[in-house]
Amino acid sequence: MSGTLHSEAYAEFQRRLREAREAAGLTQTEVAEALGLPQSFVSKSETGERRVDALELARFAGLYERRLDWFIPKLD
Amino acid sequence: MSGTLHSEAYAEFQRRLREAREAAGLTQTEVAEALGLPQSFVSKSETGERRVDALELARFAGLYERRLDWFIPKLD
DNA sequence: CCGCGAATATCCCATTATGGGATATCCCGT
DNA sequence: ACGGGATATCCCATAATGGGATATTCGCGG
Repeated sequence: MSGTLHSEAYAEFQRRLREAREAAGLTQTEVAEALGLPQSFVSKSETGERRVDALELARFAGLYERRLDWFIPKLD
Repeated sequence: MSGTLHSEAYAEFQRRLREAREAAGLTQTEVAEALGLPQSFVSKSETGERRVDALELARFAGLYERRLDWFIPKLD
């Protein structure tokens, strides 16, 4: 199922991840610091260089104040 | 952040993943077939042998009829 | 246009995770 | 204790990841 990373659904997911961060008025560096991770981690998460697992998404969602569902592209 | 897989939070997450499946009255094999994946995939997801990314969780959640938030252990 | 500093993306590659068919185990009703 | 369904483990070639360092892009003031 790993291959799914480069599907349209993932692309949309990544787009939302970025959109939510920007809407929250945060830079990747700020998010990185808040989570105690390197900036490249945030960048990779948003560009699809790496997968974002369930609990990681939950942390992003918390920071951005969004429900988890908000990030999931509906249908396929 | 990968290391987090063996944290208490993940353990709880995995517990819920299984709980939801059982509550839905499905076996790992049935879920596997529904998702077009091997049974070992479902087993590994529930035992923490592998990470469950955001979109994968969404598929499980769909099958089990649960909100994504339901799977996320609150706090810490 | 040019220059800067901030913001974001890429490199690199040793280390670690993953896929999934096959097989072993576990679990439980009878 | 047996039968068989349900779940866990094996194995290991292949693919993903981490993260500091570095490159690139983006705005914007002058």
